[in-house]
Amino acid sequence: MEAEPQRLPGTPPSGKRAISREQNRRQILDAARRVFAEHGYGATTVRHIIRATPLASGTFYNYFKSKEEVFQAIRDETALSMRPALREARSKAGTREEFVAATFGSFFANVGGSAGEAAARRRNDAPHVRVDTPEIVAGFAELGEDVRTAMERGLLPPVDADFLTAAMVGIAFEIAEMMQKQTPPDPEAATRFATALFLGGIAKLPAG
Amino acid sequence: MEAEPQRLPGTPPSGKRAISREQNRRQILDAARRVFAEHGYGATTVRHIIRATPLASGTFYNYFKSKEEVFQAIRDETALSMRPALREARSKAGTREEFVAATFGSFFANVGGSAGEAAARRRNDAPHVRVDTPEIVAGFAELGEDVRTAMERGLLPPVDADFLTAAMVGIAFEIAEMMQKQTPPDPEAATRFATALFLGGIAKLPAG
DNA sequence: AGCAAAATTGACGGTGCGTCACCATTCGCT
DNA sequence: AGCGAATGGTGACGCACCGTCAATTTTGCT
Repeated sequence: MEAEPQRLPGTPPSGKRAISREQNRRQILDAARRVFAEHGYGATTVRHIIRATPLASGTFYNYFKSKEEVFQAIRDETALSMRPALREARSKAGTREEFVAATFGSFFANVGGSAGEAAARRRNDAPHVRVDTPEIVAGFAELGEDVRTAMERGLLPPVDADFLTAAMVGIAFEIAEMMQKQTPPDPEAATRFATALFLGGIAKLPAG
Repeated sequence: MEAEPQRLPGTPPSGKRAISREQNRRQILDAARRVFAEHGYGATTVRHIIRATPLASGTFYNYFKSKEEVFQAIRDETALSMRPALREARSKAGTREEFVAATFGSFFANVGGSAGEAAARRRNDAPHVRVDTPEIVAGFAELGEDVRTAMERGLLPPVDADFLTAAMVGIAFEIAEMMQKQTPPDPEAATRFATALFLGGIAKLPAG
């Protein structure tokens, strides 16, 4: 004689089911983070990830299609947490220098912050591959968009936005890698260098 | 009196033996080039390479330790053939602009020239992995060295050579990638952009 | 309680890896 | 030439991982 809640067949699940699903997903994601950090992207296998979890191998594929997809998920997650701060810093920028420095600065700071990445990078297998690890790549998803906005605001000159974004990304990546080879990594110096180079260069660009 | 140890260990092989060895090595190298170009680095397996060859699987390992090692060999080979032209262009450079333009120009021209690379790039598997394919990366092997020399010659200002090289490589890579997304790719425009950016930036760098 | 949908499990066939015992060819020497 | 030794090719072997799937357990709902 209890009044049970009624549910139609297509209704989204509630309670235990959803919680369990979320927990499993989290477990896989966290394990993947650890394993990627430990062995690098190339060396880790789907098996490694699930072994770092109480789940069975088949379960992995209920949540992700491949190790690439977990990686993407981790990246997206990190990007999501990083995005607001980065965007805010850039949108608050009143000068061109602030815009550029905010971008490079937060990037190098984040790279330097994640200690495991350097080790993972070093242990990487491929010849000279550059993997955009989640922590590193996160903030770039919307850089191009912000660059265009900055151009409209007059913060940046009207040059080829694609090339400009590409150059910014390239400088950031390669200098970050170089920075990590140094002991100790000096994000401030890297930021100063990249910012000065980029600011000086922008001024000389042909209008695009 | 019979059954003496016959040959000294250090004697170099001559004739047929050496020829066969060289032929096999070439066959593997050429097959690897084709397969890498066809399927991209990530997707090709050692088996793919040897199947594109009349040799047996075990034979591969008499010549190379892994697919990475073949890749390195291809890269070295390509670098060797590319080096003279690039070095000459850079050593001939009388002005800073010539030095920078020569580097970017030959890079973008080479990238644009190898049509198969773009396809391979697109077919790449990893999340956002950038593989420095042999044809592309070749010219960069000694860029750092040339940068240092240019600084000594006074062509470039005395800033942090590692960072400067890294920035140059980063700009070149990322802009090349962007360039290849455009139709048709315009190496001259890319060169103009990269050169202007870099030249303008150098002037503003803090002495390192 | 009882049934259906959802989710988990681990075994399975398929494939690539790197090794190794076997065998053929070539080498150095008489 | 002829012979024993060394070099080098061969492909089957054992191992690991992949992605799937039928069987089983768990959950949601009446």
